[in-house]
Amino acid sequence: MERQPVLDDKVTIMDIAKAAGVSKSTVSLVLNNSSLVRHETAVKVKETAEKMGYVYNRSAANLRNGTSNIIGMVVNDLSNSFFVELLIGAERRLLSSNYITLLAHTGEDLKLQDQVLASMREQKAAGVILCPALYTSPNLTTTLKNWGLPFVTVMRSLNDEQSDFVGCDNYLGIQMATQHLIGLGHRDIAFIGRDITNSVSVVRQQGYTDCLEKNNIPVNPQLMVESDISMMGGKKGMKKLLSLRKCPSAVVCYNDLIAIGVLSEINEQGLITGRDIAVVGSDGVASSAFCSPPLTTVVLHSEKIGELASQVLLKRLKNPELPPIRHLLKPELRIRKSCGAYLK
Amino acid sequence: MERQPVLDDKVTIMDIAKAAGVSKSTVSLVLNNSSLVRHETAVKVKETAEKMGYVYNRSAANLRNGTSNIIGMVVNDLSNSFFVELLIGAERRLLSSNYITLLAHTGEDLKLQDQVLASMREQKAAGVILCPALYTSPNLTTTLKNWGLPFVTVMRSLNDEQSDFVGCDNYLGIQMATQHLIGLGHRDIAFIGRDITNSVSVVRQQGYTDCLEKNNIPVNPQLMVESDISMMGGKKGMKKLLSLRKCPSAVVCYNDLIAIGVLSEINEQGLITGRDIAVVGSDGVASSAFCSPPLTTVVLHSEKIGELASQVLLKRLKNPELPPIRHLLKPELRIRKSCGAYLK
DNA sequence: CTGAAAGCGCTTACAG
DNA sequence: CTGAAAGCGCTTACAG
Repeated sequence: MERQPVLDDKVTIMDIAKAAGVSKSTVSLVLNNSSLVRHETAVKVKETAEKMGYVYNRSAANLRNGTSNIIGMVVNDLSNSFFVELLIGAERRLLSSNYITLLAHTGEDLKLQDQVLASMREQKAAGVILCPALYTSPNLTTTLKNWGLPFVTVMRSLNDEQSDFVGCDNYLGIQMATQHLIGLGHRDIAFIGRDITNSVSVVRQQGYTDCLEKNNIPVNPQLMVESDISMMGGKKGMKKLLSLRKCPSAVVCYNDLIAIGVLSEINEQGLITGRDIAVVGSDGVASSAFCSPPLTTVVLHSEKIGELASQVLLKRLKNPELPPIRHLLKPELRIRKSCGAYLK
Repeated sequence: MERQPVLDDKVTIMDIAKAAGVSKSTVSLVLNNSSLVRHETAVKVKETAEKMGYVYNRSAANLRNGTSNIIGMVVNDLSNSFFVELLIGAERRLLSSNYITLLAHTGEDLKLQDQVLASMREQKAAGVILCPALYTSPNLTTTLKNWGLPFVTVMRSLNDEQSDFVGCDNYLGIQMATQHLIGLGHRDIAFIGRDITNSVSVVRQQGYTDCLEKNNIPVNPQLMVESDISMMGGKKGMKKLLSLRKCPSAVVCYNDLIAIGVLSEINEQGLITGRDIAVVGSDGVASSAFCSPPLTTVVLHSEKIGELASQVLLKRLKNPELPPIRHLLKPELRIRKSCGAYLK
């Protein structure tokens, strides 16, 4: 087989224009599928470009256009598969509209978040999908607006009703989880994942306490366990609960990551989840169906949220004058074995 | 609080030059931290730029330079957290060298892979980290070389010893897993995740069969179960094994994803993993430590592989003339409860 | 150490 | 429907 020579990437629209016998304006119009050019001309130009091994130079187009086909995606926690699923949904949707995804993982690091946003601005990203890090200042929305960088925040709102936002009804979700446990006869129900600095945690915890109160169940502060938002956090939280004089009979977890840690600790102690202790998670990550036992959880539709976030941003790019677009998706309780419902 | 006006992003090096009383060449040199400029001049220029709200325009620099600070990252399967961890490691390393990560998830789709690689080429990516999709043609390396696009393949080699590659010793890893089970007294050992079209699966399966033979244990084709590389695949594979007249006493899984499905099925059937059936996974994803019971697995050091891949690519960018850089990381067996070792 | 000049490869009014 | 021209904001030899 003959070895193809290394191409120099040096074919430009000028070369195509010359070869096809048209002007470079025409070539440019063809490449952008303009309707101004006669069909036959367009075909000829495209064939010539193909034949000459032409590669569109986006750097040049970006400079000229003052923008790009790049969308920045800033994610706070990729070790949580909820956000990975969200990312997958968002990226797929962007690609199908010919945008590509510049990814940055902040790991909840605010300085890193500032840095990557600044970098995306330099890069002339057309817009940004932002899953904000913990402690992100509400001023960030002002900054991004001053930059003229369109954005949509996801999951965590930055207290700015004037910005585009896609999230889910965290309050309702945890209420559904708690109510379900109460319906199964539980009264000593714990909550693991308390974190007063995390707005989502605050809301979810509120859903939990309000639900208890609505059912005339006293709220026991000992049963609201602070923890890291991680599997290890859940494990430690459960360990703490198991060491109480009176261990609760059921646990509502801030999210599935924590729930997985909780299941692990229950198993390690030789107890049976669902029989000895009921556990409910939140988020509905793919692996929740494959826990041992399968995890009852509040499904938030991660991929759909990602897709929707992309869609909102694309809509915003098309029409900057649109009023704020805000979506709050309804969660869904998926009942599996970890809550013990199937033992009744 | 006064509302800052929307900046026009219109400050250029010309404006800074004028304001600072130097030429724009000097400004450019300062922005690129050239040592050609006197320190005081550099300071003055930087202060002026800061004061004027200057934003470096990478599109312009990219066009002029013919390259960019963008690295493409093409990943075959983000639903496998092994690759997510790898991505996290790679992205972090790139960012620390002032490169940013263009992400594309192929989901093992070859056409999508071609498309995103072409897009990264248009984008003038400086290089690409490629976790190839299944069935990727070995010719892809030739294509990328002809494009002049530096790349490193990760995990799956494309049979091209002349390309940079970072992976791990799959053969050794599965051998360690199998040998461990044999050491625990097992002789009926199954392998789930057989896939003759997946080069990694072929190698891992070879490690398994060779290890059996070395120990004079006959290889039983019935115990080599084909399956999707997913939790569901593992679950179905285990279901099949449990329905055999003589169920094996131990299972080596192609990876942790499959192992998690296997644990789930064992649990669902009312059996106890580690006591009734020993299970070993491969990859060492973070969640393997939080399975019920914790999963014995071959740790491949996902984040380290990602970091190393970035490092190799950066080295290649600095010195294109270097001979091929190839790393094969040594795996490590992490013994937990799922193999039953702690019951003895 | 600094300045004037050319050019990277596009797109877009504008004139025809 | 097509062509000539200007310009996006940088970087880099080159001359001084």
